[in-house]
Amino acid sequence: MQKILIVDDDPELRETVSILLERERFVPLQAVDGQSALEKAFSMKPNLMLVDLRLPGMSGIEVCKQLRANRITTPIIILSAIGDEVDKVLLLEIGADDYVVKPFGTRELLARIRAVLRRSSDDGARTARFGEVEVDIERRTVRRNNKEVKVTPAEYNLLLFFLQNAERVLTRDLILNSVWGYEYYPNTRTVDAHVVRLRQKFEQDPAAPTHFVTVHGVGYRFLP
Amino acid sequence: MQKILIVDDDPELRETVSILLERERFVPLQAVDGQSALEKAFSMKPNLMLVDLRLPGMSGIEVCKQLRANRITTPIIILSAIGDEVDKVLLLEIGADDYVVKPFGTRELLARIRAVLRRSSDDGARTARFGEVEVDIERRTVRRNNKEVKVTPAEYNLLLFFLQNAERVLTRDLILNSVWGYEYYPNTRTVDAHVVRLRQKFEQDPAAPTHFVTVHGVGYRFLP
DNA sequence: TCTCTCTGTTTACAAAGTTTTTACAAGCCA
DNA sequence: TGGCTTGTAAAAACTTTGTAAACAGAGAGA
Repeated sequence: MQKILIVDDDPELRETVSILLERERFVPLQAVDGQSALEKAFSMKPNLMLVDLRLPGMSGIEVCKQLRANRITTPIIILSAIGDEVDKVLLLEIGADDYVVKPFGTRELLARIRAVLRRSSDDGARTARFGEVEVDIERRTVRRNNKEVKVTPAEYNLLLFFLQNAERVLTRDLILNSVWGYEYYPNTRTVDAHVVRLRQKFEQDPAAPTHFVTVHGVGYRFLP
Repeated sequence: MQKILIVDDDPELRETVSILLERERFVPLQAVDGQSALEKAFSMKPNLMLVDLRLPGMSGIEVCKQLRANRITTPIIILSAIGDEVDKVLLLEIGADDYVVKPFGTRELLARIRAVLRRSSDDGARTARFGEVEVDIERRTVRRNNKEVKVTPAEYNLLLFFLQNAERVLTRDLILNSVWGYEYYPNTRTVDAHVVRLRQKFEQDPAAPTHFVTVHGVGYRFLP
């Protein structure tokens, strides 16, 4: 059962689209503005989001950026009004998957929703594996030997970053930068502490790691 | 159609190089400073960048770092003025692919551009080779007969410096200067000790070296 | 509001790893 | 041969990393 979050300040549009989606056996969720959209994206984990470009307060673009910055990969379709200058390249850059110009037809919207869902579901990139560990990227869950392991947000983000950059040697600075967003943050052992915890949770022998490997004097490297 | 982004504060240089590139069927793009260089690197996705070392505001080195931190792997050739102290190892570390000293000849610039493009189109993995040894600069790993060999930071830096200065006779002072950054450091056997270790790791017969060769009374020379 | 709980960060010290120096043997060259 | 340079193992000095535990902060629930 696929959840679709509609983010738009116009109640009439939300209602219309909701009814349409319900008829097609989707579960419609609604958010009025960017802030609540982000919250619902986190808490309800929709399978897809329809986001208005012009929102009161935070713009649709800002919403996308925030989501992607938090490594939420839910597919997004941007809804733009007919007069809006839409920069396709920009939209793709910020992580939107498609866009529809209002007013749109029922048929068109559904076609695009299905296309995006199809693309994102058979992507294969939904789950990642290494050793006896399986990461469900969509659901933000991790299993080891088919038993779910609890990971904290920071651990999960770090794990994902390692997965996305397998084999490469990653300096602490780069990791801090990419996972925490810290510009410049010298003399901290934060990364080390989290690596220790990933090892404790996912290494056969945490004292002799084979996946989260230290590169002395440089940083860490993840090997699947 | 290959796009090349020229980043330099000198309009005349930009124009000259642009015309040159156009004549060679490249598409020249221009940026005046680091900030706009980053923006254009993102939005226009050039195939190669020529970046001035001395830029107003953000330096060329900073530009490289920023790009690499954002996982932009566009090859970069650094343009340095004749008086600039250029630390080749540093340049490679921060992800530059080559450098040219101004004023440069047309022929030289084009040769280097083509060389870098060829290398980067190969497989994206910038690797150097000698004998049975392969150095993957991006991943910062060294393999010998396809088996990974662990190298310490000092060893790796020294190795990179040798690779960058193949054939040349290098005095200990020059090596200490370039690899360690020591200004003046008399009476030390540090370099020798590290050369010994490079030989032990990468020479067929460490006692009769063919790659890391002693030049008695002067220093060392690396032969691929 | 207060307290509890859960996370994340920092600290501190031990352990592991790296670099430099040392010391002496061996090599080179006039 | 003699005097210097180089090779090299091993000791010493130093740096980086592992890790438990203290600390801090946010959010949930009373």
